Amino acid sequence: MPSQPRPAGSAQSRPRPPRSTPRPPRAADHGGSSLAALAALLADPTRAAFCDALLDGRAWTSGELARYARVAPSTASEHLSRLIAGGLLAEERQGRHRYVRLATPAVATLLEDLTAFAESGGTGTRPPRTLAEAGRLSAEARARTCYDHLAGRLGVAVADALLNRGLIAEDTGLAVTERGRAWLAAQAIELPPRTGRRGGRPVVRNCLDWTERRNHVGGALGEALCRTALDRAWVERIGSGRALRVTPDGGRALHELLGVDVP
Amino acid sequence: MPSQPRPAGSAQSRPRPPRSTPRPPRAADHGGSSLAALAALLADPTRAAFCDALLDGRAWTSGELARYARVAPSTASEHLSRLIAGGLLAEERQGRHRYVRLATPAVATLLEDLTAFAESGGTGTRPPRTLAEAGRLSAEARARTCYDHLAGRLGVAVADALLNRGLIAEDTGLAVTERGRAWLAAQAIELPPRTGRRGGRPVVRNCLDWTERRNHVGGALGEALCRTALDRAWVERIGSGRALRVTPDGGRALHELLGVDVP
DNA sequence: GGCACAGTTCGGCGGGGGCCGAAACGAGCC
DNA sequence: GGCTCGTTTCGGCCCCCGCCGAACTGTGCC
Repeated sequence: MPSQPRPAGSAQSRPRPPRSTPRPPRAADHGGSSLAALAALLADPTRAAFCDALLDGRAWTSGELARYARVAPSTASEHLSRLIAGGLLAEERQGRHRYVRLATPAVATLLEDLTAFAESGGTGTRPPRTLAEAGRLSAEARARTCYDHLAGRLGVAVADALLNRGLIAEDTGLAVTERGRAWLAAQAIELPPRTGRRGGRPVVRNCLDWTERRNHVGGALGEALCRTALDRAWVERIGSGRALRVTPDGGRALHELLGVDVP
Repeated sequence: MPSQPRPAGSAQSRPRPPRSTPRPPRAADHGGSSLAALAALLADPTRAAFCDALLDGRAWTSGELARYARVAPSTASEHLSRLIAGGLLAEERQGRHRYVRLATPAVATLLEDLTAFAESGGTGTRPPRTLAEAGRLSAEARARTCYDHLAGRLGVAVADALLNRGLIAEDTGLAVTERGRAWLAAQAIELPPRTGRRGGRPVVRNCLDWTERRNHVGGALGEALCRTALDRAWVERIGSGRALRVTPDGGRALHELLGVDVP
């Protein structure tokens, strides 16, 4: 029977701080309320699964996403409307189809950052949980796209090669070197215009890989490299997911140009 | 699209067994479920307000955060436990106080990215909603900290000055130039060790400003500049928020060193 | 026109979770 | 020891929201 439990009324004569406001202005709305609204969009497993699927950079229909996430079409429709209203997705109607894709590369960056933190920052390693997941992982772990750039072991290997050959440098910040610019020109790989200016898309961007726990190259450079690899058939997509396969031609090209030997 | 393992909501001639799969394998758990778990932590207005407060880079007690967000101490305690379990916050107990702070700079970066997107990416401009908010904004709009670097008009002005003087460059990626390195050495401003290496903190980082809609300088360089400014009393904190005041000495120093005239 | 199919709207259901107050715990202080 | 006060745990309330099926709209195809 320890201490007397707080003589109810007595206590001190504290004027009972704004205890009023029984229910109305709940949220102090100090700051971060718009953060909460954005996070709420991603806090639902189904909506998160949609975003994950759309991280392949392509446009999906409402029905495809519904089947992917195993929910009724009506449910998917409502989720998509919310994601679009929140500015995360953009839609394009064609006939009786509703195609959706990530609204901007900035959304993809945001999702990648969040995913990378969630996968690695939380508790450290997280092995695959189901057999199907393990199988899918092994394919995606080798090579995959990460919205519009290369990831997986291939992405990391390319990033390492670029660094080791002095085509990009990170001593004082991540940037394309003079040699790198010449190399890009020699390969006829060109960066999209209007990048690097204040507010524009960064040219080189570290993107933490959730399988390799290493950085690969994103940004405009990552996009240009991935686009080139697909255009020149160095890699091709496997099925409808994000996994990639390196073609024989691609293996040769990567070896000759960057010294990358695909495992 | 080959066979759907479990045709959840497809055919319409379902025999109506008491709702097969009453509730079991709801989530496809394809991908993004860990993303959802992370986002759920930030999806609550109260937890978001906590994070917003902690973005000043300092440690707050549980009670302080409860009063800030206008919730009962018990509620705050539960929220903090969840945020800590999720790896977003770190705690330090001192006597009967529980101090919490953002777990790592990476968390701050994540929060800043999300906030910037939420404030500007959503619908474009968003004027202050309340009178108190407007007043607070005017102070913070001039100069404030953004976790560990400078933001607001001051932050943007410093970033512009660094660019215009060729101390940093972004032609091929954001990086400190040779001149910039010399300038930093001349001012006896030193970057923390172990930055810039793969996986480490980036040296220079664009951070979109939600008041100016312009980029300011984050990363290790932003942290070093902000620390220097506080150490040498060029700026000082106003009250307990994130707002800063430029001291007379600071005004002179900023003008001489960078040509920045504080408005 | 009629059918098939993609998507949407609506009503209703059920569970999760945020909130609070009451009580317990424990550190500091006299 | 006894008190204060910051924090935590627990029980209970209630609202929010994700889910579905059914009905509806509108497109494309015969």
